[in-house]
Amino acid sequence: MKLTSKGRYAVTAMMDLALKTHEYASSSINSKEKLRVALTDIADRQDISLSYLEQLFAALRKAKLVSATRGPGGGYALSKPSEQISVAEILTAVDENIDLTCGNGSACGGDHDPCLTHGLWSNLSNELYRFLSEKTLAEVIKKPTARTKTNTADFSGIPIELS
Amino acid sequence: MKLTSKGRYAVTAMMDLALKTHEYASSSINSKEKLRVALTDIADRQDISLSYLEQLFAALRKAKLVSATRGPGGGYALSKPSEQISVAEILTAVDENIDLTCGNGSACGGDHDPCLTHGLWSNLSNELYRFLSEKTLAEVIKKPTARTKTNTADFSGIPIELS
DNA sequence: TTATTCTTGACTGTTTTACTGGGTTTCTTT
DNA sequence: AAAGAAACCCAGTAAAACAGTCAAGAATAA
Repeated sequence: MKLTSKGRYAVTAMMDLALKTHEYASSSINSKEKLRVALTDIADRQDISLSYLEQLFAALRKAKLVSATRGPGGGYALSKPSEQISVAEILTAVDENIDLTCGNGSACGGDHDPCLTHGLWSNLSNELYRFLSEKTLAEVIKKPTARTKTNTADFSGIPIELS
Repeated sequence: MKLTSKGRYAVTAMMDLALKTHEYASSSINSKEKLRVALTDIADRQDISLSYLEQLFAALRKAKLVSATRGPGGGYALSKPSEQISVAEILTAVDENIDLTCGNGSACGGDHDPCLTHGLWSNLSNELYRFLSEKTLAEVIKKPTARTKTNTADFSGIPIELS
């Protein structure tokens, strides 16, 4: 699992999608079937390259996090309610590079020193993964939208970005 | 803040350093001043390229997480007790790319849509940072060294690595 | 002095990012 | 049936980051 701006793009786009979906659902427009959001809209709103978004959504679709319908009026929709989509899922969907912590061949396997620290590290890794697994999309977008300034003020000058 | 194997190397090396320091301190050897650990030892034990480690430790030194003494018998030591060193500190020390979440110029600044999701995302980012800030080196190495197999079993086949 | 160790900097090959462009397919609307 | 809107798919690409190497130098303990 990696944490770069690629993952941030993916999460941002999914947040946008979830927000728009919710907006559509709660509005009084013909509630039959207009729950699709076009990538071009997301690209415009979030200022992300369309073709890049397409690549990310190809991965998200492969991970069955979103479903798509083509043609005019088509677009993407969450394939599960936002309460059931975790940030960890999104992150692992877009970066394919997921091998084991250990080089899975050479030095690891016994009970000697390298394996020790290795096991401990993987504990931390587990905890982090669990933390992100418990953060759902619904949870993230439901926040009372605290202003950015108050957020950054919480940390002593340390930027808080994932990139 | 990024999470790649670069950061993992750094954390692993710091864990090794903390462990060795603790080992020295609790052993009955001449407790005057042999709390220094040479990079070559860490490189050997953790199987990391020495020159690469040097680069990482240059950054760690700049962040005042470790102190160095040269010459024979020299090496590195934690500049603070391991209880006061967080994983987040180590991670931010080795990857210099720490800018603000927002492009800090163009689209963000008002109260319109892009800023909305942006602010929400930075909330998540904050929480993650706080999580890693509360994880100290001492805490991480003190774990009862659960075996790796039992760890990976907790997750349904999903690898748990950061990279 | 001499060996040991950190320190610094430049340099390299590979991979990943982030992005562009072109085309094809599927679907709705007219 | 035609037009167009959207997802799809592929190929390529510049820049960055990653992971590592090499080499020369500076400080210090033995």
